[in-house]
Amino acid sequence: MKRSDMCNDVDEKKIGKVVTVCGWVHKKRNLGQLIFISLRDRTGLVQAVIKQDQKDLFELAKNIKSEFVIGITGMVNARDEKDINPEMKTGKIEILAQDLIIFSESEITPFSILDKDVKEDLRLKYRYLDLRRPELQKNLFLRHKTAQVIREFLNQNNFLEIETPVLTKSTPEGARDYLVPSRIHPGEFYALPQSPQLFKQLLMVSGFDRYYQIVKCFRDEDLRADRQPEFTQVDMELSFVDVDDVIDLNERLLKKVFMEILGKEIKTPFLRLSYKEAMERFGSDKPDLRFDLEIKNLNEIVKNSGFKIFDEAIENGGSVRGFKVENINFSRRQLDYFAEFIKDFKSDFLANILIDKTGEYKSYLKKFLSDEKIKEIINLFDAKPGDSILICADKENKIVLNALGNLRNYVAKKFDLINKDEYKFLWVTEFPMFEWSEDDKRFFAVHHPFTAPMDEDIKFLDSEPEKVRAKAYDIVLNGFELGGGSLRIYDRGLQKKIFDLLNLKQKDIEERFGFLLEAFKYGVPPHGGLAYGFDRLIMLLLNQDYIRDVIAFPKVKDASCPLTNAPGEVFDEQLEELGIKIIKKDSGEEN
RNA sequence: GGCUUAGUAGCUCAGUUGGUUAGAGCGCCGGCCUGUCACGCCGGAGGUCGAGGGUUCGAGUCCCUUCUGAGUCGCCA
Repeated sequence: MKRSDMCNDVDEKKIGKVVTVCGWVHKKRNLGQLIFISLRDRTGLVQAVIKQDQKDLFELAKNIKSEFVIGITGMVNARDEKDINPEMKTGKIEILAQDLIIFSESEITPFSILDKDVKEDLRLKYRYLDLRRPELQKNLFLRHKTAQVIREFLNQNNFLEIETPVLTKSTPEGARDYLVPSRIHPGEFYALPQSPQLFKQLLMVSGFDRYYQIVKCFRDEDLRADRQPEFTQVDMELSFVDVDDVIDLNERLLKKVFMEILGKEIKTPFLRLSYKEAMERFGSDKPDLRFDLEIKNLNEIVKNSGFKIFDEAIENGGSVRGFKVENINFSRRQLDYFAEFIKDFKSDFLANILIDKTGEYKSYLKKFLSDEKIKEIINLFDAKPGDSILICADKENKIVLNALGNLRNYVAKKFDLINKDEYKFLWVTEFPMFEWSEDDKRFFAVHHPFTAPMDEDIKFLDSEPEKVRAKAYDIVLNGFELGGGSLRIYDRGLQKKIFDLLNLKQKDIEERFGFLLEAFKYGVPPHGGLAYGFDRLIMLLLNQDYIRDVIAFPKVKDASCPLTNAPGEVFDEQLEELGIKIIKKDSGEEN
C-alpha cells in the first residue's frame, strides 16, 4: 500500500478516483453495520466508510481504536447532500474503503488528542502526543513558514547565512552561561553562547558585510511564560550602516512577515521613542501601546504642598506621578489590591482620585491637598466624570515609574482595555550605556560592552558615564521586547576605554575578548546589527500567551525537560574522564 | 529564595455551615444500532480526595508540615 494523498487534499476534485491515505485514527464511529473512521494526518481530516458487505475489512475495522496508525485505499465518493459536513474541507466526500491496513496499534492515550483542556505538565510529559493536536501542528507549521519568509527576505537583501560555534567561551557579564566540560582539557569548560555576538562582529571584520543566522542561544536563568533557557534568535549583522539603515531594513522585514504570515498590513515607519520618553510616559522600556493610560508627572502641581510623602519624594529627587483610567471608578477592594500589587515593585504609596458621575471627586488626598491642587491634577489628565486617577510617589524615580508601568499593564489586562487584534510596534532608542550597580560599586553595560556610545555623548565618558546614551535600539511589539541591537564600537581605543570604564580587569579583557581587540587592529568596518527572539515573534504572531506552545520540545519552569527528564546524572566513568567531582548541595558531602 | 495559585476517577471538573456508601461529563469495557461526523441507546468497571501528622464522635472540607505544577518578583549584558 502506497500513500497517494494527504488527508486534507482528498476533496471533491478527487471524486471517482481511488486514493490511499495514511494516518492516525482520530475517531471511529461504529453504527452497527456501518463504520466511519475520521483519519488524521498533519494536513487535516478525511472520513472513510467501511460497509458490512466488505466482510473481511469490516471485521478488521471493528478492532480499530483511536490513534491506531492505518492506511486506507478506496474510491472517493460524493456524499449525499444531507450528509455533507460543512465544517470540514473534505466534508463533501468520503472514501469508500476497499483495502485497509493497520500499521500499528495504540494503547489508550493518557489524554485524548481531541481534548483541548488538558493540564500542561501532562501534555509535556507526552509531548509527542500533544504535538498531534491540530493547534500545535498549526503553531509549528507557522513557525516553519515564518523562518522561510525571514530567510527569503534576508537572502534577497544580500545576507549570507553563516553558522557560528556552539562550543565557545564564557563571557563575564550578563546572564549565566551553560558550561560544557572538556575531556581533552580537564578542568576547563566551553560555554554555550548567549548570542553569537563576538563571532558575528568577527565576520564583519572578515568582510562578509551582511550576515544572518537562525540560531539557538542559551541562558542559564529562571524561566517565565515568555522565556526559555534555550531559545532561538534571528541574528543579523551589517557593515557600513547607521541606526536608520538597520531600523529601515527591519521594518521592511517585519512588514513582509506580517503580510505573508497573517495577511496584515503593518504601517511603517514605526513610532520611535527614546528610552527616557518610554520610561516617563509608560513606565517601561517595552511599553504596550495598544492602550492609553499614559503616565504624567505631578511634581509641579504638588510640590511644597505640605503633604510629607509628596514633599519628601520630590525633595529627594524622586517624583509624584500617575495615570488616568477612563470610565472606571475602582472599588475599595480593587484599590487595596493595586496598593498590594505595587509593593512587588518596592513601591509603598498609591493614592487615587475617583470622579463620580456627577463630577464630584473622592480622594484621600483631600486631607493633604487643597481643592484647587486636586482640580489641577484632574485638569492635567483631562479627567471626566466616571474616571479614576492612580497616583504613586517615591524618593526614587525608578521605583515610581516601574510600579506605575506594571500597574498600567495590570489594569489594562484586568479591565479588558486591550484590543487583541492590534499590533503596535515601536522602536525604543537611546538607551543609557551604563547602569550603576550599588552592590558591585561599578558600572555595568545596559546592552553589552561592544555597543557604541552616541557621538554627542562621548564627551561624558570620563566625567559622567551615567549620562552617556548608546546607539542601541529595541524593537517592541505589544509590550514584548521582540528584539534588540546596536551599532558596535569599531575603534580599538574606544573599545578599550569602555572596558576600563566597566572596570574589567586587563587580564580578563585579554582572556575574554583579546581576540576581538586583536582583530580590530586589522581594519574594522563600522557595523551593527539586531537579534530577534524568534520564539517570541511566533508567539505574538499566533496571539499565544505561552512561549512553550510554539516550541516543539520546551523546557519547564525548573529548566528541566519533562519528556526526557534532562538534566540527569552521568556515569562515574564520565566524570572521572572529565576530572569532575560532584559536591552534593544538600549534604555538603563529596561524591 | 519570596509571594500568589492549583492538586478529588485515565482526562476536565463539582463537592454546601465538617455528617450516610465521594459525584458529573468525556474516555474505557460489554451489548444493541446502515448515514454518523462531540453518533445514539442500554449496562458496567474505575478513587490512598498529592503525601504525612493533628483537631473532632465524625475530615475531600478545619489546623500544621511537606511534595508537585503554574504564574510572578528577584534574575534575564
